[in-house]
This record gives sequence, C-alpha cells and structure tokens, in this order.
Amino acid sequence: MNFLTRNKQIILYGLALAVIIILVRWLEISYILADDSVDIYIGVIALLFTGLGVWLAIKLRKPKVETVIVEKEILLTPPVVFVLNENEVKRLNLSRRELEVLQWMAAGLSNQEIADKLFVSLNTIKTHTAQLFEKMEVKRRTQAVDLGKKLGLIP
Amino acid sequence: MNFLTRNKQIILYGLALAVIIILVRWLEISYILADDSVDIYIGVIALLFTGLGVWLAIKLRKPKVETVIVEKEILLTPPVVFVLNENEVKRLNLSRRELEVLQWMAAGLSNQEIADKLFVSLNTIKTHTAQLFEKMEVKRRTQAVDLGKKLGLIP
DNA sequence: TGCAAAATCACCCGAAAGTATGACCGCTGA
DNA sequence: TCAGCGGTCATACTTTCGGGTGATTTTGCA
Repeated sequence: MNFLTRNKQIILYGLALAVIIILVRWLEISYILADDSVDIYIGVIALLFTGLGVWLAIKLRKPKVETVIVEKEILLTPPVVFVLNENEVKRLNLSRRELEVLQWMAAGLSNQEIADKLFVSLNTIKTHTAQLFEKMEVKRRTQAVDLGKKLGLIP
Repeated sequence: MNFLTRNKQIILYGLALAVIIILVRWLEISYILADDSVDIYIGVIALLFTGLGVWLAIKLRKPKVETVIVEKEILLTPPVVFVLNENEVKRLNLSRRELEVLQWMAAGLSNQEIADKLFVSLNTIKTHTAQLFEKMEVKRRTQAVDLGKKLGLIP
C-alpha cells in the first residue's frame, strides 16, 4: 500500500509510456502515420516526453528545503550589572557618605548597625540620614529606599 | 546579452532538440533504422527526451530555496510585568492582608498611612507587621521590603 | 594655603516602629 | 459543633527613628 502511494508518480509515468507506445503502434498499424511524417512524429513524441519529464521532475523533487526558524530565547538580566545614576546623585547633591548610608539602609540595617559597620557613632548616622531625607525630600527611610531604587541610586 | 544568459537553458534545449532530430533523420536516411525497430526507436527517443525534460526542469527551477535559520532573540523583560511568587507566599504562609501591608510598606507608607488606606486602626497594622516580620524572620520593615523584593513578593 | 563642603559627634524630644499579650468576631473544614 | 485561622482592635511598654540645633575636625579644591 505504502509502496503504491510512494511510487505513484513512477507507476503513472510507466503507464503513460505504455499507453503512448500502444497508441503510436496503433496509429502506425492503421497507416495513419505515413513514413514521411516521421519528423513530426518524433517531434510530438519528444515534446510529449519532455513535458512528462518536466512534470516528473517537479513532482518527484520534494519540496524538501524547509525554512527552519529557531527561536532562541535570551533572558536579559539588566539588574546584574548596576550602574549608579551619577546625574541624579549630582542633581540631589548627595555626598559619598550619604549614598553609602542609603545603601545600607536599603539592605535593611538599622542606624545603629550602619554606625557599627562604618565605625562611626549612631549620632553621625542620624545626621547623615537627616541630610539624606532633606535632600531627597522624603520623610522616612522606607521612602528614601523606594525613591533611591527608582532613581538608580541603589541596586 | 541578458536575454541570452537568461534563456540559455531554453536555447540549449532547442538546439539539443534540433541536433537529435537531425541525428534521427540521418540515421533514417542511412537505413540504419529499419521500419521494424520503430518501437525501440520511440522508446529511446522517449527516454532521451524525458531525461532532457527532467534535466531542464531541475535546471530551470529556481535557485532552490536555501535553508534559512533565523535566530530570533526574544527579550524577556522581567521588571515590566510583575508576577507574584506564589510559591514563596505559600512557603512563608503569608496571609493576603499581610502581603498587602508589605506592599504599602515597600511604597514607603507609615503604619498610620497604611491604616488609613485600608480603613483599619493603627494597632491592626502593627499586628500585621508583627506577624509579617515573624513569618519572614526579619526585625525591621526595611529588611522585610528588601527580602520581599528578592523573593518576588513585591515588584 | 585658605575656605567651603563634608564628615564627625553630641544632646534632647517627640513620633513612629516594634514587642508582648489578650480579646472578639466570622468563616471553614473535620 | 467546635477548633483553628484570619482579621480586627486594644493596652502597655521598649526601641528606633527622625527633627532640631550646635559644634569640631577633616578634606578637596581653587
């Protein structure tokens, strides 16, 4: 069954060949074709079988080449490399120490913990935070952290 | 000039046809071909021109389609659309209210402001935050916000 | 080298945040 | 039906935060 389907073109071609040969033979026997008309005869046969060949080639040649589109998903991870928004730092006139305090604040440290980490007194950190809030125009450390992230001051 | 190049195949085919017809005519004249051998003669011609047809078809038929592999880079932008990390919510056993409070906390609201926004008392918010901190194992709202962002609980 | 800005520290006070505990209500699943 | 949970609220207390003010030292730069 599969054989028939797969070789349908070839079988059809063979049958067509047979039919044409039979036809030609019959014409010949019937004396319809004179000896003189051999040229035309050959021409017709040639054209016929050329057409057949073309058809065969087109049919048999598989559509084959498929366009393969490979969709490659590439996950970009922008947060991996944090770049400080220098412009905002300048605009807000934030000092280095204030920015540092802001970063630790964002990490969830208390003023005391920041003080310990930076080896300064609690009061110093308080001063820094107070200045920071004033410059950033916020009232709470949570607001400062939120705004800081939005402005690209902290990762 | 261009005409010649573009129709080279067709011209070649025509010429081949002419040559073969001349050849056949010559054979006929030379009495090499007897009347009896017409079948074989036709068969040969048929095969010949079928081959020609196939060759023609293959040659003429387009500079076959090339395999095109397109690597499509799809940018995934995670920050654009925030999806809540349900797994973490379940793991930490956070209630809806607690998550809500966390979100407002992350926006920089004070407990009193959150209370006003949710139309509940300050004490209620305090209870929620206390429970939240216990479940998240943190001690401060800033820590909760930081961890919440890392775990995908808040945008 | 001098000066402004930055960094440091201190004290006080009120506000906000966080801790601990107890209580009430409504819903739900065993 | 009853235990458990989520949500609500309250009181009392401690800790931390933030505002205000003032002062000294350090540092970067013109």
